[in-house]
Amino acid sequence: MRSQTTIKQIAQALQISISTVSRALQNNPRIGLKTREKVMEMAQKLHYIPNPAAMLLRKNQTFTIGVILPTLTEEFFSLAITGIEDVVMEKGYHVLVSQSRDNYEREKQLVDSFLRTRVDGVLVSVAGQTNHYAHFKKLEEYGIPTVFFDRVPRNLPAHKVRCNVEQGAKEAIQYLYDKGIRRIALLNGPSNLAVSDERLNGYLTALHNFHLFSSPRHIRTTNLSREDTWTQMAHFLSLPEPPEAILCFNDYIALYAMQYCSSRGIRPNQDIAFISFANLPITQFMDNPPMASVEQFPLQMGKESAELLLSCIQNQETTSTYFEKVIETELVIHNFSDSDHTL
Amino acid sequence: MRSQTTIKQIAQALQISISTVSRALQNNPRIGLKTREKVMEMAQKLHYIPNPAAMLLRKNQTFTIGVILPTLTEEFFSLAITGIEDVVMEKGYHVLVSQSRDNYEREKQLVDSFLRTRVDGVLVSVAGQTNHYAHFKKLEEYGIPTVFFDRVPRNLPAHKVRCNVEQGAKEAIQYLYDKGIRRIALLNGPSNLAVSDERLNGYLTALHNFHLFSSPRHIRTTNLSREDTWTQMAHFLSLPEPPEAILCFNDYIALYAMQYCSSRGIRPNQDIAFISFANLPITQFMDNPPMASVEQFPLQMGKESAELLLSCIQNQETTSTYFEKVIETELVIHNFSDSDHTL
DNA sequence: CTGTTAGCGCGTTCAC
DNA sequence: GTGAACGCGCTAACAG
Repeated sequence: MRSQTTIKQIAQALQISISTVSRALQNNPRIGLKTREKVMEMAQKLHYIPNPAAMLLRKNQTFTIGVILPTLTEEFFSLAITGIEDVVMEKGYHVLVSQSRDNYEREKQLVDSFLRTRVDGVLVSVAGQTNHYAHFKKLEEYGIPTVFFDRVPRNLPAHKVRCNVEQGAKEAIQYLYDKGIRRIALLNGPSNLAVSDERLNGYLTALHNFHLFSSPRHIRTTNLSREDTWTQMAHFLSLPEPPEAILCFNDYIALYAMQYCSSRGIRPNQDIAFISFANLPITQFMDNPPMASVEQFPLQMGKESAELLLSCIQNQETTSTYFEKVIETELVIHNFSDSDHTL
Repeated sequence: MRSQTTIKQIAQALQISISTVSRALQNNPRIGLKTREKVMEMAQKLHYIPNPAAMLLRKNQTFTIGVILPTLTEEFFSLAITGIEDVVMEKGYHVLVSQSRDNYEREKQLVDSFLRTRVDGVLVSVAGQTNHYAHFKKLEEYGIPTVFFDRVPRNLPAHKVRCNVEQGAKEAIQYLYDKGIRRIALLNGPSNLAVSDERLNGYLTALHNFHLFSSPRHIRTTNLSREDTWTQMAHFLSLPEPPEAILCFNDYIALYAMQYCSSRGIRPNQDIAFISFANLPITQFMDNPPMASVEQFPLQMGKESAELLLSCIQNQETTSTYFEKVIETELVIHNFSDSDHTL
């Protein structure tokens, strides 16, 4: 059974021509009902499965979409994949997932590999290290529709689905302000990511609006590794006026930071308040998660970007204008009674 | 630039024949050095990318391997994917990842979809609901090499890469025994999974060896959902002699169970000890993770299964005999001083 | 060393 | 209604 059944074989078995079989299989009205039924039956019997290669060769469609994201281990991205799968599989597409691991070189290779595979479209959440977007330009040159989601490139005209993290940052500051906290630091992500900018903007705007203390020494960026996050935390804690609260790039960074505090005898969320982005489900298992987190709705983001991509694939012509979708965030409070905060 | 460059175009540009170009591109020694160089140059200039469809049509190889696993959100599986990617991409293969979400119907559909896509091989960790393996038989019929990993089917002769969880269970009981704990319950996974059997065997054997109290009421299975896990926990806690320790199917189940305890005013790891399987990195962020967990080395498992699969793909003939690889586990203690346990 | 040709599986004219 | 023939991009005999 190693060799696959082809329309040729079923044509021979039925003593009819190949093209008749082909047409019958496509429900072409020009084929007689009984012929069609006989063909269908035989196809069933012989376990016929159309060869996608032949199809691709003629139609230039792989029904495969490629996804590049930093890491699957982060729940945000694995949830996004789930959203993408949901939308895309319903339309008969497959998903080719690859991790850039926040590495520029790897990301570039993945783009090349998708070019080779002739995927019908690409979804990207760019790597933390990536500074320029020439490799993505290639996709456009070859006419492969591309949609960026969450980690969207700065200054690059392209289809984008992103979160309103700026608003999220503002709400986070508001929340802290309402709790009477005034000295708030920002532990941000790599500055080449637009999502970092937005956090910074929201943070600065909110600080300004509330006439809060603002100092460059209260703003640091981490390369997202645990080591670097600890280094930045060491800086914060060494300040003459250490922050009362820290707004962190995402839940993982917050967790690293809180770990550091614990190791230094500082009680997270009691001595220093932590707020972060992502609101990962896994934090629900923690006795002491970040005090609050900005929900970014990964499932919805996955779905929306997949839908956008599919529509781009459908009408390739209309690609002259770029579409940008912004999803609103929501600050989720992690069930802290005010008494927990002793400051 | 929408239309792809073909060898035909570069042949025309150079005024040579198509096959010469083809051979030059393959570094066929029969082609003269200068011709080859000219071809390479032109290919570069025209941004030539070989069309995989044509290749597939001739060679019947997609250089794609399909992966079916329950969920990417569980760190164990996303780490396994990383291991798989590492091995497979180095050999020029792509990875088609799909989630069964522990659903039998979905798993079946995914197999069909892989059949259609003509992947070169399949890696599977079977869904929690799956009871029979007819759909996997299909893969074999079509000559698609298949390797099961972690959640391997019971009683099905096939290539398997799995963990020695039986040994892991024994070590877990040993650890509890050494701490003076005697009444140990097992909160197991679905009984149709072989990995559940193994846990049960290890548990029973160890209990017997230590002459420990054993009762059917101290053995329950969960369908892996939070709700059902809570139900089973309610049962345990309602017993006249509730367990002093619970061995859980994996970290997530342990976390659910511990959550339930907390909600009932029972202190996890103090009033009841929890030990689980997987030892997910994420638990390192918890102040009170399971007391110990059986490390299953997902990265290594991913790598080993990918390697096995690739070797099956290489020599299709030798498929007469099935290969089974067992990876040893390791009980990781989560840094608890004995004084923490007040029982 | 290089060119010619057939064919991989399928859809699609164009004839009949 | 149906069949013959061509071509998608490429490799691999088979000729020179």
